Amino acid sequence: MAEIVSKATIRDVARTAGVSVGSVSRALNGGKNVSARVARDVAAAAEKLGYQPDFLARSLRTRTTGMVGCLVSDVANPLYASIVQAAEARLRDAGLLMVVANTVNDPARERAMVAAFRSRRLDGILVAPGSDENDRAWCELAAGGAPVVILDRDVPQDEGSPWPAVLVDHREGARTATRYLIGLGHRRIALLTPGARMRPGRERIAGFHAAFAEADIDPAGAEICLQESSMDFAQGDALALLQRERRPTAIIALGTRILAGALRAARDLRLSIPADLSVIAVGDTDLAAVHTPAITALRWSLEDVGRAAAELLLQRLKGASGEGQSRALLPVDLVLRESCGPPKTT
Amino acid sequence: MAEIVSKATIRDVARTAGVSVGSVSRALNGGKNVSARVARDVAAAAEKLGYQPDFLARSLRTRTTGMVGCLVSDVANPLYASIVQAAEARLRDAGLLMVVANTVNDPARERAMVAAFRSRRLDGILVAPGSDENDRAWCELAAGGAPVVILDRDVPQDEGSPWPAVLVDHREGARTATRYLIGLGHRRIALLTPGARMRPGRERIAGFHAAFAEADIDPAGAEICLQESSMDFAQGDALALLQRERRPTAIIALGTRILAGALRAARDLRLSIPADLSVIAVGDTDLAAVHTPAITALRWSLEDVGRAAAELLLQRLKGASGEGQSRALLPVDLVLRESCGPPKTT
DNA sequence: TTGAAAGCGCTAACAT
DNA sequence: ATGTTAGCGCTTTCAA
Repeated sequence: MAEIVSKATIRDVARTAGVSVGSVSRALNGGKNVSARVARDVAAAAEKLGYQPDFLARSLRTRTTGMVGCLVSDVANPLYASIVQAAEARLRDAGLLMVVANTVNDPARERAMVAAFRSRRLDGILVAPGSDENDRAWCELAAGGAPVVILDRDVPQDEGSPWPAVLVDHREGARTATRYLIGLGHRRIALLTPGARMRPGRERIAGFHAAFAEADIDPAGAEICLQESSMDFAQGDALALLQRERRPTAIIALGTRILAGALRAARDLRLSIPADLSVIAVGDTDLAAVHTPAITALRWSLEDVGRAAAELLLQRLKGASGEGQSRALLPVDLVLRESCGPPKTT
Repeated sequence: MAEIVSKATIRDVARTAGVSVGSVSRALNGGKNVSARVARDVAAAAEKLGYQPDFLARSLRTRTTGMVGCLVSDVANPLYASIVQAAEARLRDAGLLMVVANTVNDPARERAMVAAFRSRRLDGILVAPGSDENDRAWCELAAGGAPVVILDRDVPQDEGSPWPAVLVDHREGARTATRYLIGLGHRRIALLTPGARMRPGRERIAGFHAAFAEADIDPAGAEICLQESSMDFAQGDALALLQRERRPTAIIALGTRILAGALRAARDLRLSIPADLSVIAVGDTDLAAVHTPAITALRWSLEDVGRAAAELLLQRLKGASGEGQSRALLPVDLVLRESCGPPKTT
């Protein structure tokens, strides 16, 4: 029987329990100022009618929706997926639903989604802006609205009080990796990363240079290949790089796509890893861990990023909008595997 | 200046435009029965006040939220992430937001989330139940509620009218892969897949057996290793499998985790691919494509799954709840690469 | 075509 | 401790 499930309202419950709607509301929510008898009767009536409160109506009154928005360029990107997943887990534990939207790095879409979130009155927003320049625009949009937590991006200091953010210490990570390669004897090292438009890229480049500087080494061999987007880095680019006369003896490559391009290029050129070429992955993906030989990688916990971001947001939602820890800086570790060795003595 | 952005209501717009709220509503929504003058004045007033309608209030009246829920075991699983991403893209184009939730294969959580979706009055649900047995339970929950589209799962035929679903032809895919290996001369083939609790696993097993049957070959060598979950398949399991006396000469392995375990085991045992062991990946992940040697893989379009599911749901939401194409069956292709060859003649 | 008014289901302030 | 009531901001009859 496809019987239409009766959408029992709070009034039905009140009638069945023989009390007023106010009492039902109190009994079901606060539990404050409710006699045992009423509590029992209301619970029984609600159970009997299969009553489920209507969040919409409640939201209209309380001005809170119990939903937070999450805005990233692409949830299918492994570097975001785990963040989203971890954040959702923490938020759900707090009874909140998560709305996700992909911006595909389109600033217009980004603003449109923030506006949509606002219109839907979402309680808060987790966002990784597609470019740091776009911040100003959507910051205005978000201002006066729900609390915002930034995911691993730099944002303009808003009058000395920075937005809450969860940051990853890419600079220190890149420095550690570079230092390690220099220690092995490498002098011509290539850093393959998406452009410096966003914080992670900028920080990595800074760390990369810092390692050269602190070793007092001529940074002429510090090769930085910027990619507009990780999607653009084809095998061909890596091939060209590795076929240069004085080719890099080591490569630091981001993520899955770029790393994949580099590894394929090395294979095509019959460069043995690590004998002919040392490789460090930025981001510890399945690919890095399973490749033969296994790729030494910079690792940070995506779960921690998501969890910390959710935590920061929850804190803000709990009313502690003033103080409390407002930024988190997460560490990056170098996971040593089999893809690095001293450069070939020529 | 952190000036509080005035939350202009429809009444403010009405006052500013010098018309009634009803007229504003009509002017902004239907456009029906609205004089040019009123339309102009209302538009001007709305613009001036930066009016943004409150979806919550509207939802309370119209009983539609403009949001759909998406329920999968884990958005961070590459096999789901792209589905979610593609579905979100299609839904957003239709002006809908997507709420995601991870069930982590917990039936209780699954039911709880469906209830939450219902309570929130989401317009529709995209769901990949964690187990086919659980269907009944949440089907009841969902009944009388919003339209549901199933993602690659079998569901009990509800009185002859099946739930709308997007299915992938895993059976034919597995059969093609197995047939290919048999054609190369393999007789002892292992299929590594999560258990038969869900449709994909069941279908693959059926296709696997079908290939043996149609070749009229003793299926004694058809080894099926069921895993509770892809998470559980450690390298150790694969090692044990490959160290048996009459070990399989070919392996068909699912996804990233299981495939990774198999590849590592092969590496540890110094088994060369494809000389000593042929490997086929189920699901064309980055790992399969970039591995050396590149892994022959069964591929289906995750984007198509997500897009088709969204399309099916939109169709239902547009009121065509009665007829129309209610199920889609998507093809699986075998992408030939370098990981398969004839078995070693012993 | 337009305005007035009645709710959607709930919470919270107020009165008892 | 409990009942009554006034909205939250919007859509949508129903009159005019």
